[in-house]
Amino acid sequence: MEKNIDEAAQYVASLKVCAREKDLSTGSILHHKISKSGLLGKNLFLGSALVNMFVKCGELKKAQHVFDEFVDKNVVLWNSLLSGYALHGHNKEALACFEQMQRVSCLPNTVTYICILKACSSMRDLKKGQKIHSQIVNEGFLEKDTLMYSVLMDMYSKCKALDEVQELFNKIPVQSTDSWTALICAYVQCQCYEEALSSFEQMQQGGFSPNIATLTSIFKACGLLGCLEKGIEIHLHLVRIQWLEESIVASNALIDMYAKCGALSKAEEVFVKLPAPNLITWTELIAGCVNYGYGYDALIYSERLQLCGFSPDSVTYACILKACGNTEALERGKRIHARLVKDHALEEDPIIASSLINMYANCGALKNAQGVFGKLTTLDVVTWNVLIKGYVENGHHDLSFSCFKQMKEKGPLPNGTTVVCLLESCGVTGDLDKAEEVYAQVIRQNLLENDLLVGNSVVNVYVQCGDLQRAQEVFLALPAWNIISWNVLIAGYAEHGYSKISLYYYEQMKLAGFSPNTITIACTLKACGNILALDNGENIHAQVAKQVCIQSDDDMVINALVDMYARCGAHKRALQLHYQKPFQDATPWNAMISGCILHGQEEEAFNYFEQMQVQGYTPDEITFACILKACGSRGSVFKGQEIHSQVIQKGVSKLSMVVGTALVVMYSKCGMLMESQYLFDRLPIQDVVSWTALMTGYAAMGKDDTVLKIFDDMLLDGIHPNPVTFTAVLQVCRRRGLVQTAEYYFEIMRTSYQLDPDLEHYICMVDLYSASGHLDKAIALVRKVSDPTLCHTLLDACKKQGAAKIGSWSFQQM
DNA sequence: GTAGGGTTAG
Repeated sequence: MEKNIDEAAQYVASLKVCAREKDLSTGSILHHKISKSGLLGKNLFLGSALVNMFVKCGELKKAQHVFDEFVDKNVVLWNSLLSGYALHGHNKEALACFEQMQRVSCLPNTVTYICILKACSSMRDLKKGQKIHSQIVNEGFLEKDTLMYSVLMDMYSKCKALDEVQELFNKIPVQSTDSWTALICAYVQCQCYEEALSSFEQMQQGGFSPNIATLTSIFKACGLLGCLEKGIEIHLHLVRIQWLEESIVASNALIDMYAKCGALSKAEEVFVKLPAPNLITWTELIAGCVNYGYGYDALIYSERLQLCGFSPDSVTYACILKACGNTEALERGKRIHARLVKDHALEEDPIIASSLINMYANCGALKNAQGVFGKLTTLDVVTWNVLIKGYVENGHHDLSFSCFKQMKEKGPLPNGTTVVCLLESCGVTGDLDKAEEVYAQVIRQNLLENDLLVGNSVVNVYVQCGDLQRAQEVFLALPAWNIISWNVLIAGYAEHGYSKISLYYYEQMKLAGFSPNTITIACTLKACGNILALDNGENIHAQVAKQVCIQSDDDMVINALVDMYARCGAHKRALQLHYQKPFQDATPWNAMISGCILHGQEEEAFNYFEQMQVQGYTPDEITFACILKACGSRGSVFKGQEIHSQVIQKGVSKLSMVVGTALVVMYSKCGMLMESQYLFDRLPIQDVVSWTALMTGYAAMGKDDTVLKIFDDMLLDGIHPNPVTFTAVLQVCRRRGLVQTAEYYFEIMRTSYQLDPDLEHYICMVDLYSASGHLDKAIALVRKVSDPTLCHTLLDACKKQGAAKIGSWSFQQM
């Protein structure tokens, strides 16, 4: 008997080694020997060790087989098997085991509960977890082992029941590193990163030092929050206590933190010091490069990892393919595709398939993207979304909607991402009907409920299509708002010329308890500038200083402030900001210059243009465009030519649209039609502004036939005229007495181009009618519009013709 | 002498 015990103890020791090293072959030999020795089925110590060895080697069937050999089982043997099922994610089997052992009256102990809770966690089965929790409490196991608290907290956090986690934490009689760690991990699990960091502070204040798991979670929180400073601080502490090398997991978390914060050189520093980076390490680096726009570096890493003997898995492939797409490395992408086909990876993994489609779409190779899509046997919603996004980004809006149609007919059902993509497409095309169709689907599937992005996208699409009424309706009906929802609406009103309404919603937003962010401030200041509301703008400036989440020296805020002050004519206030913190580039100077132009102070504009260059700022395209505008308004030909040669000196070999158009306008205003026409012919694209500038210029020279000819050419070119274009045309008609032609243009302006005539157009028509003897028509228009200026026009015409009665009528109208 | 958790990449 004595000998047997010795022998069994030796076997147990050897099996332990096999389990740790996952050495199945030695383990199997031992299994064989033990069977022959007759010890199997009798010695429970040996049985547990054997079951455990097979479990650790992933041989669950063999573990079950050994387990079955025992007639009398104790709790340790049950636990050995149960832990195996839980470890390998066979949660149903683990649960069955748990119930079975209780049926045969084997009482669970702490270890049993820990294992079964793990199964509940990975099944995210809150109900089952709660049931076991109360069983643990009833049987008094909570006090037996504080580990129980941590495990329960983990279960609840996996089931997203954060309240229960906090409640448990508060009940722990004596806190420890482990309990704090469980809390911090739970916060990270539930994406409450700020809470995780503040708990970490408290933990350290309480005198507990973090372990590997704490640090791993904290790094994750820092990375996802973008808290680089905090991350560096902890890293430095780790370096001091020389702790990091112990764990590849913690090192990977650290590298990922740096990569997520965009500190790629820091990530690389940690990486090169690692004794044994794994595939995850490499993948983190690749992902970091891809996400921060260093696609080529990502591809270099992807080659290096393969040279080091690693094969990419599906996550790595997703990153590499993204890098190919970002760098438009189509040929490399195709080679990877070929390899994936050879390895049958596409059927196995939907992520790889979607990444491949995405890569082709990003390279503009839609045929290839369709090819991959067409060969897939199972299409999930992600695959469809990737294809739809590809269509939208490549301008095939019709195709994206035919996908939408197919999804609605045959499934899978669209999700939030699908509709956001489609709404983006509507925003680009301005197709309100399609936007309505998508919105209807959003309502049908109740997609607004859990995803603010969807609601914000709907509001945004109506704003982009210019239907602010509808945007407001949808906004008011949203189940919840965030700061972005408000910004979309505030920006929308400001951009479409409803600045007062924009400012009204800014006030409403504050009343609703939201704090403005940088974007809000920029939009609101824009609105103030639009309506020259200096007081309002100053109030907002004062609020910026008080707002915690806004850096008052943020360039975006400063530029918006300068723009507002300059538009309102408060140049001194604008310039003060420059003396507080020097402008970062030409942008705020441009705002100063265009502010002057807006107020007819061209000399001032030239001054600032001078001043910025003296101070070492380089004018950009916008600066030149603004200053050329000033030249045009003043008719400063020489100054204009000087700027023109400065533009040429800057080495702008091809005329850019912005500067080119500004030059066309400037020369046209200065009456130099030859120059204007010459530059017009050399523009990369002739848009409505340059066409109109040319027409206005010729009209000013009295070249009426040329104006009408140019107008026809422009329409033939498919360019939509704007109100200024029609002003030029109608002025020519007035001068030439072309009543019918004018009536025709006045008509198509509304019917064909959806442009409401403004005062200028009415003045032309009234003047033309009264000068050509159509006083009845002139009166009809004056009645319809009832504007004092228009009455004046009629009065003047009557004076000239001595039509006293109508003259006095229009005088009364005034 | 046998059984046990929390952590990482898209």
